[in-house]
Amino acid sequence: MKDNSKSLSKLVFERLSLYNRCIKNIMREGEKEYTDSSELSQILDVDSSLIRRDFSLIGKFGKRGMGYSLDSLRSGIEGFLGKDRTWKLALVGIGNLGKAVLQYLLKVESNYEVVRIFDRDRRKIGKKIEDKVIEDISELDDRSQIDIGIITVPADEAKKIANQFIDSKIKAIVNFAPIKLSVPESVYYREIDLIHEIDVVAGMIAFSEIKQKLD
Amino acid sequence: MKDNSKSLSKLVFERLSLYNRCIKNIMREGEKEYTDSSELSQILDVDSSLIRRDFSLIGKFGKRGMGYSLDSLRSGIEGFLGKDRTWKLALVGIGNLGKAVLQYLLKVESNYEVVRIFDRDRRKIGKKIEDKVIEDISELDDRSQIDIGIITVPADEAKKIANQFIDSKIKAIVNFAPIKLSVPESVYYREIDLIHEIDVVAGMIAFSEIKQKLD
DNA sequence: TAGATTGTTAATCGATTAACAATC
DNA sequence: TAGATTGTTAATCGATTAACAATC
Repeated sequence: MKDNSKSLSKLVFERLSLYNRCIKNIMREGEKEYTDSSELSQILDVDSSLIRRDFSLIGKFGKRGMGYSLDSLRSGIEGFLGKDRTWKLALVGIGNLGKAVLQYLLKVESNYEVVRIFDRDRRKIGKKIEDKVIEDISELDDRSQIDIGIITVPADEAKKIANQFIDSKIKAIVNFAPIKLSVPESVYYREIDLIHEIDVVAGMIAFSEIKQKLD
Repeated sequence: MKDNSKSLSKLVFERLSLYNRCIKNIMREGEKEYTDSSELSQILDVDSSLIRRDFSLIGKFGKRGMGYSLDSLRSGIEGFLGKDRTWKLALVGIGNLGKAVLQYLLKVESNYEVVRIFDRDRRKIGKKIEDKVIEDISELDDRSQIDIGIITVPADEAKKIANQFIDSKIKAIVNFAPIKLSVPESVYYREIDLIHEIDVVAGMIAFSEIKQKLD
């Protein structure tokens, strides 16, 4: 790391994760050893200046005149994204969405370990999904040192789960329920609302169609 | 609408959708007829100036000294989000994630109509999910006038589906596969990558922990 | 009228882009 | 060396916040 006083915005982290995915794709295909900011710019549709600036925030990976070694770039970014350590996850709500998230997490070799999964449905408790036993939500306590809690329950149950997570001294909560949860400053919070995403798309189309009509 | 020359950013649409959800929550609970920008600010953790500015971009819904009528606010926003019309959706990929999205779309009374669902798995084709028959992907053509296509297939199949959607003159694509798809200018594109979201959270925790250690 | 909150403009903040010297 | 691309600084752009006159 270059300078710890610098504070990186959420936007930078989002792009770093994007770059990383892209770099891994190039490496997978490829014969190439190097890439450069304009190649990445073209693939990702991000300005090449911004890419260079983002990289320079986390280190000096480039060789002037040559570009960036894919390998060192990848390891530099992964270090920053915490991919050099294993994160312990807990997943609450084993419906279709919960199962989908679980499968995604297990599919690629990742640095996430889903240590515990929970549901409140009696019929599910004790059964196995992807080789993991579903526990009763009430078993959720702070003994398993979970880093990140993922909420995939219906909106009306989400708040209670979040509070249980907070009590267990979790570091972050990723909430897929369509409700804003309030968490203390010390807990990272991210909300992903599937329908909300579709609403935004629909809104933008509607607006552009109205504008077109008026032109 | 106030002024069609104004162009609203994606950020504004995201907040409008947020406000709408919040307003509906207040209406559901409540005895209240009115809200105001500082109440919404507190609930949503968005600056009250920004809320007033966002509202003023799409109309004049407030009464000075009183706040905003929940009812007129809701209908104003919903008009802007295209909630006064029905959007035709198609969903491709009926795995866990596809089923989850389908359930979410059908759960609340919404302005989305899932007109067709597809998969390429022979064992699924012809079966019903939520009362809808799963069709073979090859049946996807431009005859059903789909507005928004939702992709919930694995990454390596996503590109082909996107192209089929584009050929069918779709207006927008919402892609849940962890791969960037390129679409023509005329098609709205939104990508939601579940793991990417978790990566960002992990990255931000990792960074803050390193910073703390160095302090 | 007095009190409150909007609607809007100006000031600030932060993120992106352009430019270019440094250097591989 | 000449050519290319980085790393970084300055300029621009856009989004948020502060301030306050307008007005219910």
